[in-house]
Amino acid sequence: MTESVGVRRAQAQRTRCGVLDAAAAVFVDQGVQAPVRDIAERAGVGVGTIYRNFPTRAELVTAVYRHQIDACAALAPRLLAESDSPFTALGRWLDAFVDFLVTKHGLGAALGSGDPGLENLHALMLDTLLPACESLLDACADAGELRPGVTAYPLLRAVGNLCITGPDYDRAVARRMVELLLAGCRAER
Amino acid sequence: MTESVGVRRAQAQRTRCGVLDAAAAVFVDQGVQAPVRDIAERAGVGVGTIYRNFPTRAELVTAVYRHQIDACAALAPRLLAESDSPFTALGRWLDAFVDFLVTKHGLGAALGSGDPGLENLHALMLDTLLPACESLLDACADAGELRPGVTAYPLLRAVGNLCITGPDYDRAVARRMVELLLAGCRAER
Amino acid sequence: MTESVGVRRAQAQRTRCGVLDAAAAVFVDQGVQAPVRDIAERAGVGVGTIYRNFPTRAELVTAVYRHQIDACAALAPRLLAESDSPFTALGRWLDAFVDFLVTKHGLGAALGSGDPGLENLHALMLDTLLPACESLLDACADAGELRPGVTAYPLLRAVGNLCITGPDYDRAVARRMVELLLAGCRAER
Amino acid sequence: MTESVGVRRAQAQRTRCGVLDAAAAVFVDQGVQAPVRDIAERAGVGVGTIYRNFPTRAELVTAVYRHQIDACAALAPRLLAESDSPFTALGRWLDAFVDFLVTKHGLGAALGSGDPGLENLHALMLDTLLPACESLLDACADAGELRPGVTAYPLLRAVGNLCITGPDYDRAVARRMVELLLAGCRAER
DNA sequence: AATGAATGAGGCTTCATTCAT
DNA sequence: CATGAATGAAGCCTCATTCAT
Repeated sequence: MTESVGVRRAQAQRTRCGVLDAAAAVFVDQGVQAPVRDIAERAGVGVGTIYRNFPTRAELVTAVYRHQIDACAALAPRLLAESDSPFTALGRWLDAFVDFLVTKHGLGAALGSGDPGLENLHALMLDTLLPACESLLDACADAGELRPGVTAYPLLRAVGNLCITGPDYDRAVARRMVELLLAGCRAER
Repeated sequence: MTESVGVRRAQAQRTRCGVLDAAAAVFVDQGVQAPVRDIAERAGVGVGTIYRNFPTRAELVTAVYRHQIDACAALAPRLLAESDSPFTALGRWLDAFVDFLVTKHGLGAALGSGDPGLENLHALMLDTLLPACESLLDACADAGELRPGVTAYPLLRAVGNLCITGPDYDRAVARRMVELLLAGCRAER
Repeated sequence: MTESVGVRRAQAQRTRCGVLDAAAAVFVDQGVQAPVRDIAERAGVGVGTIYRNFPTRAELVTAVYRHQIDACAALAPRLLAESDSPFTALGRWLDAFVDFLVTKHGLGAALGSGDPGLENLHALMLDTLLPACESLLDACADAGELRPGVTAYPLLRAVGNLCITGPDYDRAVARRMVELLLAGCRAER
Repeated sequence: MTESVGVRRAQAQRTRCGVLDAAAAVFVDQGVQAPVRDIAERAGVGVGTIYRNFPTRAELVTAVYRHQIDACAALAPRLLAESDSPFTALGRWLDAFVDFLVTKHGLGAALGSGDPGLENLHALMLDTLLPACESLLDACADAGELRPGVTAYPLLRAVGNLCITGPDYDRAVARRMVELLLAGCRAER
C-alpha cells in the first residue's frame, strides 16, 4: 500500500518530467507562447495533465528553465576560480548565459515582454542569476576592472534583450554584441 | 463639386491620421499585435475603416512609424556637422534613436519578433536608418574612433533590443546600456 | 433648361449602361455573387451609383441579362421558319440557350439556387423564354416529333441546370448532355 | 480505466454523429455553405466541436454524404443482377441516385459549384460512384443498348445538375428529366 | 445624380481552459 | 491522477449598405 503510493508518485514524477522535456523542445521551435496542445502532443499526454501540473503557463515556463538557470548560476564560482582575471570569468559566464538564452529562443523575448504572468520566471532568474552575476561583478570591481556604476540587474536584462535573435541577427551576432557591451563595462585604463 | 470631393478627401485624411494616432497609442499600451478592434475603438471608427486604409497590419505599423523614422534618419548629417567628433555625433544619434524606440515601446519588440509581414517595417528601417547609421560609422572609422568590425545593421538591431523596456528596466536604464555598448564600440587607444 | 435635363438624363443612361456592361463582365469572371465593389470598380463608378440604379442585386442581375434573354426569345420564330423540321429548330434554339447560359456562368447556378431575391430574373425568363420555347414545342408536337408530356418549363429548367459548368464539365460537355436530353424528348418512331 | 475511455469515445462518437445529422439537416435547408455556427447550434454543440471533428468544411460535407454514397454505389451490382436488361438496371440505379441527390439538395449544387476545397467530396464520388456507374454503362454497351460515346463522368455530373431542385422543379420533375436524358442515352434501334 | 468613406454585422478559425469519466 | 472532448471568447477579415458632401 505504501509502496503503491510510492509507485504512483514516481509515475507522476516521470509524467511531469516528460512534460518539461516536451515543453522545452516546443519552446525552442515555437517560442514560449506555443499552444498548450502542441506541448501535450509532444509529451504524449492530455492537455489536462499539463494544467494539473502547471496551472499557469508561467509556472510551466519557469519549471522548464529552472534547471538550466541553476546550472548557469552554479557556473559563476567555478569560472571565477579557473580564470586569470575576474573580468575574464565574467566574459565566460556571460557567454554561457547567451548560449542558454539563444538556444531557448523566445525566452529572451518572454523576459523582455513585461508579461505579468511571467514574473515567476523573472523572480527565479533574479533569485539565482542575480547573485551569481553580482559575485562576478564584485570580484571585477575589487580587481579594479569594472567601470563604476555597472550593476547586475540591468546588465542581465540588457544581455537578455541582446539575445532576442531572428533572421540576420543570429547567435553569433548576439555574442558579438554582448562582447561589445562587456567591453564597454571594462574600466578604462 | 470638385470642392466637395476635396472636402471629403480632407476628411478621409483626418480619419487616416486619427487611426495612426490611435494605433500609435495602442501600440504603446499593448504592443503592435494589439487587436484591430481596440485601435478602431480608440480612433472612434469602425474596423472596416482601419482595413480600408491599411489592408494589412504591417502597413499600419509601418505608417505609424514612418514619420519618426524619417526624422531620425535626417538627424544624422546634422549631428555629424554639429558635433566635435564623429563618435560624439554617433552617440547623440543613438540617443535620439533610443528616445524614439523607447517612447514607442513595442516597436523594438516588433523588430525583434521576426514576424513575417512586418518585413515592410524592417525594410523601411533598413532603407532609411541603415544608411544614416552607416554614414556615422564611416565617419567614425575615418577618424580612427571605431573598433574594427562594428557595422550598422547588427548595431541597430542590438540597440533596438536594448530598448525593449519594462518595469525595472526603463528608458534611463536602456540609455545607459546603449552607452555601455557604444563605449565598447570605441576604438581602444 | 429642358435641354440640360435631357443632357443629364442621357448621362445617367450612359452611367447605367456602363454599370450593366461592367456587371456582365464581372459576372462572367466571378459569378453573380461578385462583390458590388468589384462591379463598381470595373464600371469606374462609386458603389453608391450601383445602389442608386439597382437597389437590389436581383434587379442588377435581371437588367444585365434582359437584353440577351430578349434576343434569345426572338430567335425562336426565326429558327422555326429557317429549319427543315420543328425539332431541328428546337435543337438549334436550345444550342443558343446553352451558349447564353454557359457564357454567363453563374447564371445557371443562380437560377437553380432558389434564391428568393432572384425571382425577378426567374419571372423575366418565364415571361420571355417560356413562350418562345412553347411555340417550338407546340410546332414539334404538331409535327408528331415530340414525345408526349414534354413541356417547356421543366425543359428550360433542366437545360439551365445542365449548363452549370465547372472543371471537367465544360461547355462542350454541357452541349452534349443537352443533346442527349433532347434526343430523349423526340417521339419514338 | 480502459472502460471509462471507451465510454468517453462512445460519447464522442455520438457527438460526431449528432454533428453529422445536424449538418445534413442544415445543408438541406441552407446548402453546404451554411454558417458553421448554424450547424453547431442545431447540433447543440460549440463551434469548436465542429472544428475538432471536421477541420475543414470539405471534410464535414464529405462525411455527411459518405454513407449514402457508399450505399448507392453498392446498389449497382445488385440491380444489374436483378434486372431484365442492363439498361433497366441503369435506369433504376439512376433513380436511386436521384433520390439521394434530391433528398440532400445542396449536394447537387455543391458538386456543381466547382468550389475548391470540396474536391474531397468530388473525389469521393468519383472513387465510389464512378466505377459503379461505369460497370452499368459497360453492361449496357455490351448488350448493345447504349448510344456510343456516353460515359459515366459527364452523365453523373449531368444527373447531379438535373437534381438541383427548387419551387416548381421538384423531385418528380427531376426524375422525369433524368428519364428523358436516359432515353437519349439509349441506342437507337 | 454621383461619390466613396465609413460602418458594423457576420462568418471564419484558433486555442486556453474546464470537467465528466 | 490522467484524459481529451467540449466549450466559447476573442481575433481576423470581408463586404453589403448607408449617407454626408
